[in-house]
Amino acid sequence: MTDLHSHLRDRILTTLAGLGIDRAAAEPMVRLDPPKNRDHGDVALGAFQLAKLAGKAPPALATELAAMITSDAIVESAAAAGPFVNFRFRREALAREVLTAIQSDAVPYGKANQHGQTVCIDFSSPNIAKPFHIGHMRSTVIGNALCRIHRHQGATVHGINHLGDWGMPFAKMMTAYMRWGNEAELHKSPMRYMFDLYKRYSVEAKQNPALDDEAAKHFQALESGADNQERRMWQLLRDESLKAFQGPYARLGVTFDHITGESFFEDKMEAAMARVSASGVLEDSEGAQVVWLKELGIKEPCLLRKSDGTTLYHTRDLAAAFYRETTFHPDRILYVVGAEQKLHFDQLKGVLTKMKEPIAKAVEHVPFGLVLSKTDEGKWEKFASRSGNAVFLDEILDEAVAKVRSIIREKNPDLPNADEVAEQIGVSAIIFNDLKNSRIKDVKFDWESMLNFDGETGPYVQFACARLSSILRKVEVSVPDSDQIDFSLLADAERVLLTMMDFGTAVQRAAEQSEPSHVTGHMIALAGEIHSYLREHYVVGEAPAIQNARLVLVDAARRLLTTGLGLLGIAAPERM
RNA sequence: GCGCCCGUAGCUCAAUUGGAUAGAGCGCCAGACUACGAAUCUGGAGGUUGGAGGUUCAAUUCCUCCCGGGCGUACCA
Repeated sequence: MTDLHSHLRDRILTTLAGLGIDRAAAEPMVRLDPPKNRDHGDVALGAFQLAKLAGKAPPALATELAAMITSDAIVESAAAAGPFVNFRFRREALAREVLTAIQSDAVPYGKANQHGQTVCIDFSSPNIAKPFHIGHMRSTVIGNALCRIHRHQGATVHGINHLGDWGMPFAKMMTAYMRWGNEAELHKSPMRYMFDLYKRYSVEAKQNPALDDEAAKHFQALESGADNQERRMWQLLRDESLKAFQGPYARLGVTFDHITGESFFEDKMEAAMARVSASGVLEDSEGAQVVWLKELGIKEPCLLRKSDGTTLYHTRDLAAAFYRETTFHPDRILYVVGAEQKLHFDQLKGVLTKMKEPIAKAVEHVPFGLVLSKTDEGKWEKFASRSGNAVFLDEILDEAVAKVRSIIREKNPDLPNADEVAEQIGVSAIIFNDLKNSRIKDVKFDWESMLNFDGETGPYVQFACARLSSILRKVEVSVPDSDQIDFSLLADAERVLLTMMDFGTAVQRAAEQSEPSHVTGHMIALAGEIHSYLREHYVVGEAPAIQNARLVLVDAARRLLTTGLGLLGIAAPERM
């Protein structure tokens, strides 16, 4: 809430008290939201609940309030519209409040001080020994944005890459390599080579189920802890994959605080199992060890040990939860993992709940939709990496970058470091596209819309930044301190200013709901207002007082867009 | 079968968590570059919010049932 809001809120509460309405009772009912239509006013108050408290009809109370809240240094007007009261702030006060805060990097526009909350974010977590394709990108990009958003909000963040470097998928890879692989080929192009091996395994395992038994034996041997052929193989394949992942991560600008894959918990699983057992919830069932969760509304039991004695995904996640609890003391643990794994995380949380472990309440699955591709019949279907129609991330990024490069060649042929900028813009376009919609929505992957940079896209927002940077370059004077300008000259920038004022709410909602699209949406809105404003308002060469006032506005907009894009993991180039 | 998710303009999506006349982009049509960047801007057409009930002063939002699509459903992750 900004100072303007709290001032208005205080005046409303005082006025209500004058009408005999208890301040404490009214407090939660005074919600100041942006009105549906900004022409109505800057903020609106719905008088429905308050009217009940006052024993009056909502329109009557709204009229009364509007009449009693007279204008002051901050509030310009209050007008009743049916059961609503619409308020307008003085344009001067609005501009001063917003621009001064942005210029001084004050919260929420700038980073908040540490507020004591600790958030673990488990994201990306690819199955190594498989190529990094479009499907891996969602968790990576969403998780990265959440890390940045929470840091901005003042949380201590632990970004964790929980690599899938253990278990059956890895054992299958190993089996394929032992049968058909050779090291020279592997080193040439590790990702492609391993992907081909994996595909071959999948095909042959369908004909020959004995392959899966072989893989299970290899996994048993690996998990025995002995220094054997399997362990050396595991080390080799893991090293190669991890090296290969550095490429995509570097291009996407993603970093991790901890790379602790499933194998990291190899020596921590027995202790975890002992803890489950000691809590009395572990049961034997059909030769396996499970936890039943029927009383929590989950029919399927959570398997923690297979009948052959080996562990499962759940076992490792449980060990990881305990480890994170003692190491990081998190308030929240966010698992940025596809929606198809909802049951898995319900079970994980369920087991911890049944064990009466306090950490249970911190466990939060952050699900997201699938990446779909279009069939020849025009239907959308899941990308199947096995059938080989997977699109590799590098291919997509390269296409986007090439398209950007050709646009630059056409529109801005003299741009220095054009290749570098093309890389930034192209990669950003793909990231932005992934963060644009609610994460639960499936992403419909099609080249045409992916490579269209008109409208609500990353380049649209970046272009706004570039225009603003261009103005700041051309004006050839420095941006004045905000206390040196005449804010009343910015009355015509009200739409920009009101949009800027929503930044904090957008980021806060993104953090609370683990939903980066709130930030993305706000960036589109702000860029749109800027583009419109710049069309009709010039900066360079205006009368000094006007030029100075607009310079502060332009600078603030550029700062805010840069900050917002930064929260999404996207760069804001000065030229493009 | 059961559980969960999704269904809003031709297409892709919003709608500040129950509030005012449901908003954007793409595509389509018509306009705007001899002043700071046209990857832009300004207009226009386009809606029974899948359907039927219910709760409420108020429902795209909550409840029930149905329809359509998807995901999941104990020794994979």
